[in-house]
Amino acid sequence: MTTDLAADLRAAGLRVTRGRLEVLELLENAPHSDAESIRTRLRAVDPDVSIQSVHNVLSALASAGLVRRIEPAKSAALYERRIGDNHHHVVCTGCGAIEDIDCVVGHAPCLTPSSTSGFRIETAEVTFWGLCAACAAPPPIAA
Amino acid sequence: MTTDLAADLRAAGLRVTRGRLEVLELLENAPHSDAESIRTRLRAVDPDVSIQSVHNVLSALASAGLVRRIEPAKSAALYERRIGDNHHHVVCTGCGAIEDIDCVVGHAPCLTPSSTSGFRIETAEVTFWGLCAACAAPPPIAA
DNA sequence: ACCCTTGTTTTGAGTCGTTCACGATAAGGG
DNA sequence: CCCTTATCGTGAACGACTCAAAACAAGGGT
Repeated sequence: MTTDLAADLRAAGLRVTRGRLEVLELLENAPHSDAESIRTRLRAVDPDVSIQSVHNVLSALASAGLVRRIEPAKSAALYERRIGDNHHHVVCTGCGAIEDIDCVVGHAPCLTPSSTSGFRIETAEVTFWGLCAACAAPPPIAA
Repeated sequence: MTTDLAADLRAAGLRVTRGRLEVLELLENAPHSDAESIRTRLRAVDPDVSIQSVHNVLSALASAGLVRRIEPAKSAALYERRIGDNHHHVVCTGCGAIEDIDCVVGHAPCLTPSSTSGFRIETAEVTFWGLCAACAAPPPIAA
């Protein structure tokens, strides 16, 4: 995979800065993070990062195509690296946990709607909703 | 169709109030409306509706299942009547216009993800993104 | 190696959409 | 018709994000 984050940044026409490298690296390890939790983690290495800087970095990365922004209902915007594959997401209605779903790539019958209402459709975004393993399990109130 | 809105409300265990009837009726005619535009329209018949009341009504209706709330990325929450059919939406990336998409009902091959990551999936929500007819057409800068 | 231009970060305030709290009001069963 | 209780209105608060301008640093030119 692209391990040279600095090169990725340059290729996208962005300057290589500490914050951007940190955010990119962090997103490699913790996908589906929102701005606030990214800042919290960044604090470990850079105690003075402001939330606005995080937003700056994220929106720069997002519009450069280095990062994908997803906005599930009822939660803040989440970011993840790599937008190459058209994968989708499952969101837990209980705890908000989110996981990737490798959906049918290439042929997607129901993703080609019958009537497009005159729209020129570019992308289809699928979000699955359900309960994650932890939330589905009956709570062990025993103790 | 269910034209008796009052009956719908009672069946859902909700009191029948003017505001609720108005909102329901309005959503019949103007689906995919957000709270603010609902209020604007409501002003015509009830000049004193507050935005909070609209939110009240909408969340009551939504949790009673009389109305569906959707939250496309980059826009405020939208509401529409009837959640019975599992239809989906196209959103115009240009102007934000939104239309219903009658997607495959019953069998939805790609809506049954291969690996569910341990989630017990309940629903699948599909959002198509593209350009509406108006936005796709080259702007007539002529004049 | 240094400077200078220009893109980035910071600081701080401001916005939008929504939610919370609570007194005022009205729905509708008795 | 009254009384209980759900609902509405008012006002404040909130989270997430955007805007503006001054301080700063990346990295090409010399």
